[in-house]
Amino acid sequence: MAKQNTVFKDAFNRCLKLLAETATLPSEPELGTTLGVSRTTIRAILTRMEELQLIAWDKRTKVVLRQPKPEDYFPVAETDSLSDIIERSFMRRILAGGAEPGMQINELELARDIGTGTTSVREFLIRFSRFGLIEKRPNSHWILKGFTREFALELTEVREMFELRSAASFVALPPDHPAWGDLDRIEALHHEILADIDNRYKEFSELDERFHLLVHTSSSNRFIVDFYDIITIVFHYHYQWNKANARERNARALEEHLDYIAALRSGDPARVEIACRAHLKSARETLLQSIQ
Amino acid sequence: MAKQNTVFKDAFNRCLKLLAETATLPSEPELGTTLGVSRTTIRAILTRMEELQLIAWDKRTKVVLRQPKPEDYFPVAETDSLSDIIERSFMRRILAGGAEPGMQINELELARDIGTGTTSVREFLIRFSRFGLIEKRPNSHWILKGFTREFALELTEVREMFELRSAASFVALPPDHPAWGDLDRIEALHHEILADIDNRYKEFSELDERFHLLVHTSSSNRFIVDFYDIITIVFHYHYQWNKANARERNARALEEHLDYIAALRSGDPARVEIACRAHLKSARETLLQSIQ
DNA sequence: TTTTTGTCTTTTATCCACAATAGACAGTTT
DNA sequence: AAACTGTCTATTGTGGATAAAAGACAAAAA
Repeated sequence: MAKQNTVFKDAFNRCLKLLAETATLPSEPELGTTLGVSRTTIRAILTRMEELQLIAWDKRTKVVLRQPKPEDYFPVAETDSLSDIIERSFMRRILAGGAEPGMQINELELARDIGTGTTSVREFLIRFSRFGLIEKRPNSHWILKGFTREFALELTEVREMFELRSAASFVALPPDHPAWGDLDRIEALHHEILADIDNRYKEFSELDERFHLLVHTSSSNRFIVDFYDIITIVFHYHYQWNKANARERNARALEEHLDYIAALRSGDPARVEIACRAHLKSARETLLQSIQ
Repeated sequence: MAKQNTVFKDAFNRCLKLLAETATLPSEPELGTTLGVSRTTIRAILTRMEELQLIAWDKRTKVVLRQPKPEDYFPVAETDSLSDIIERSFMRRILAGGAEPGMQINELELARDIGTGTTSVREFLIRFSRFGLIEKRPNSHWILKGFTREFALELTEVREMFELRSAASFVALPPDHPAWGDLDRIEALHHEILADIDNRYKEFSELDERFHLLVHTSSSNRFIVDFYDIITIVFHYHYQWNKANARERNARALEEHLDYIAALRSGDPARVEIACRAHLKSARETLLQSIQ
């Protein structure tokens, strides 16, 4: 097989949800914009919906005939893009058993393991190498540098430099900048989650990412913003395997965020620096604790 | 053709130079270590040398029969790795005419233009994307973000943060650290070039890279060191197309480096910061001048 | 005139094949 | 015993083929 049709399957599933809301579907270009795919894909979706007798389609008229049943959807597993699959598979491998630093990584073996071609694995490794966890020996294998204590320290060192700088420029944003509105919404969510922390503490991870990304974005520096990808992926997988005391850790981090947000609102650079440093320090400690 | 044999050709050329120095070549593993290639490649080289009647080869004995002639060498153009060729070709394209920011980049067109397969171009673009000059739209084209004023400002902002931090940690290196010896050699080269600046000012670019890389390396932070790749490539191509007042600019930069080096030796953090900032400021100005 | 659709072309994502290169192992030489 | 060579296998780098997806353009409809 050449290209996977995950874009089609995923968009088809999302389009099924739209059927519940209206009696007729809009025009092809409009659907394309809504779902974020091209007209070619939209037409493939409409064709399949017609085959499944979900709609009656004739040129501009697309009448909904019946509501979708569970079996109309494609299995969620089939809608993941290949690179996501490779990423998950790879991370499981290096975070799970026996991933010693210095270990060799074999493109062919990885590809066979995941059940995919070598090209995709290779491209993934090239993209992934910017995270500093692996390194290429040309004409030869890749080397796993490992999720070590040094890695975590180097990562947090840069993170702290970047975030302090970003936080300082956040304070200087004009009062009508949209970031302040985003900050309002994020703060509100903090209060909501804290109010029901026992049930909702798992939502912290995503909120944390949203908040810090907002801060980093205000630096208006592509290198700083791009670097946040590394933080995101590290913390994302970190949260998946370090679940000890998650409730308490997250509650404390939420409180720190609120301090930090209040400092940003105060407009006082010194106060921002103190709150930012305090939070970053405890984030670093959490990360370090999970290593070894 | 599948894989290019540039490794073989390049190692063959380098091996020809060894012939001038000895009457007999060493063992295969030893040659491999010297040239940095595997025994397979060494044996291919020896086979060809035998065919060309350059050596008499029988097991361990490899007697030099004659000195290599110019026509024994492979053309230098054939020893460049494919990714180097693609890089040069791409940079010429985006720095030369009509490379407007926002322009689309087409893998297929690039590949046809360079005379190579799409896979190699694609991999190059993925690797290159970490420099922040291009951006991928999945399932669609790449976008050229362009070598703009913003790019230069964002780049230098991060560079300054990283270099100030690195310079501070350089000062703290123990007196027996090898970096001090490297610094001695680099300083000596500065004096040599300055003494004959009219003829040797072109050597600055390479020396500049060596010096700053040494400073960055002392941070012991892979993200800081890796970031220097971006600086390197930007300045490398920058020097190629901005040759106005090169002699004066380089002379001034060399003087600034000497100040900076003296500050590093003084062990005085405040002095280091002043010298480092002064040099980075003028480096930034030089870069900005060359844009538009 | 503006938007939509039908049709067609171009480009990307992915697998596969094959030469170049690396690397492993056993037998041979020093 | 240690190092080297002969031989063989495994892996990487690269071009080519093909389905999926994007997108261009003219004709049709609003």
